[in-house]
Amino acid sequence: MAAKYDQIASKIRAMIRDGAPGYTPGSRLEGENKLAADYKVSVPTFRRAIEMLKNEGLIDTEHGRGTFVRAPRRPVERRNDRHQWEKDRARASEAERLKTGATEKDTGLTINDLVFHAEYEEIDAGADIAGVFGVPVGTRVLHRNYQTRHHDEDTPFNVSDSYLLVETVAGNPDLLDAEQEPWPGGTQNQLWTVGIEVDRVEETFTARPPTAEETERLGIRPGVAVLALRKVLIDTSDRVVEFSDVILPGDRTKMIYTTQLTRW
Amino acid sequence: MAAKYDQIASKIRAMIRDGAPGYTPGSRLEGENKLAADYKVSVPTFRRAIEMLKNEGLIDTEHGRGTFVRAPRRPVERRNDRHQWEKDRARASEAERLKTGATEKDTGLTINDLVFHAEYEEIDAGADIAGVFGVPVGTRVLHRNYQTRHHDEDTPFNVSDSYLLVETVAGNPDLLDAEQEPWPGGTQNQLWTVGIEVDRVEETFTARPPTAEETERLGIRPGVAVLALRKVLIDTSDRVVEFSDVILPGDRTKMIYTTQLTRW
DNA sequence: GAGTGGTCTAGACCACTGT
DNA sequence: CAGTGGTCTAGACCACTCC
Repeated sequence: MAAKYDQIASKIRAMIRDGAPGYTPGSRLEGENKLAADYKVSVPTFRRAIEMLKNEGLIDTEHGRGTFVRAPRRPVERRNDRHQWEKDRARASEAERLKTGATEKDTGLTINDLVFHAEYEEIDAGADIAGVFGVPVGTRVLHRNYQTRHHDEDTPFNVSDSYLLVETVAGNPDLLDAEQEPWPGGTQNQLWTVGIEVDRVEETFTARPPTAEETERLGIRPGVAVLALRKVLIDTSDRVVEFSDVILPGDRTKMIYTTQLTRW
Repeated sequence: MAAKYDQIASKIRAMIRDGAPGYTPGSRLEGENKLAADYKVSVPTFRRAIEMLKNEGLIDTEHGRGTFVRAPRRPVERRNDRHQWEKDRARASEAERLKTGATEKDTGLTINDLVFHAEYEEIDAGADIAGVFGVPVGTRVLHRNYQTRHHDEDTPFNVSDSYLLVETVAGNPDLLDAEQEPWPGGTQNQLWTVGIEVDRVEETFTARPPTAEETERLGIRPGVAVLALRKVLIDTSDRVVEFSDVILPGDRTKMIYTTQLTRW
């Protein structure tokens, strides 16, 4: 015999899935007092069912306003063939590079749908950062923070922190200036302006519960997982030239990775 | 002012992180009545703090026994260079293939540490399966279910469902027989025995909360995310020859994907 | 002010585990 | 059996939103 809260959660889940009247995306549920009475359970028990559905990302509660069926969020695909695509464009003319950016390609949206934000800062490398680059702790590093969101949504679907050795990019002062963002052609073009060719991209990631800070920044519920990804760019002489940490909302990100094998 | 349950959760979280006495992996916490009194809160409030920590995978409760600090689980790496490695071995001698299997390579464990289970079944393709292969619904398909676990853990760290067209493998009757498992050399060797060369591997995945069935099979808490991965093998004439769905426990899986770029 | 969800309490009863 | 966690209740009080 399943618990009452579990049964209620299942019923509501089914109604949302089937798009029952009053359970379509964006619609507001009746108050918890009313619904708890309808289901003949106490309010705390009913709330427990609601709690489950919140953690599944199906509904959202707003204090003082109500409980709402969540609109399925626009999924974002992330494909690893983007890296080759970006490399192919890195040496193209600026006009060519301006035509479409990597984000537009990923999401299928135009530049007008997107709101872009970048912050630059020079810091001393801590143990983690220094370890990735293989340099001494304290080496000067350029830290860049990026946020991208849709024009009509209030939370970013992409938050990333990128790190470069200041020494690497010193040859081109523009690379130290956040005002140049969004930079057409992306990081691989930036690296090309200082004579660096990227040989391969190494991405490592895990799924984990979001930290409190991440729930805020990405507008997700605690309990919905995030994909924490670290992307490392390695140049043709096997040096780490850039890496970035990206937090992706797990429930709206679809990763697509193709591994090409050599022929027999 | 943070909520009481949140403060308590933070305190316990910190004690586990610092390995405070009584908060080391595997140790049992005092009863909830005792601890609720210690923290000067009601039992339900204290339970709410426990609930948070369960969802973070830090502790586990067992009805009638107690609340336990969870041992960090053995992480499992999954690298995409495994595919090339497997391809290189696909045409090797059986003796060579027997030396190590793919799972042993991934986990760094020997065959003696692993318990392996396979079930075969011939089915008619439904819409999902037929869609991936690009064949009519109802085409005969070989469905293979695999489970792998460590000898000293009671839940598998890998559950996968693999699908092959019966027509594809009919040339080698051994491929229809579950008794031949574990098959040294894996799927790519099996395909080689019927004249198929794999050209590339396409993997798509998302992070999502586990279904009820998955929590049971993988021994994870509801609330801890899983990585749901679909791996598609495509042969040198661009046909889908096999695909498999794998559910990986998000909190113990580390994905490592390298994308090699062509040189300028 | 009326209505909403968020926090917290005190206690009942049940189901499971160990001895 | 005693002790544990799991479910459920009835109700108080608060914080927030909207009118």
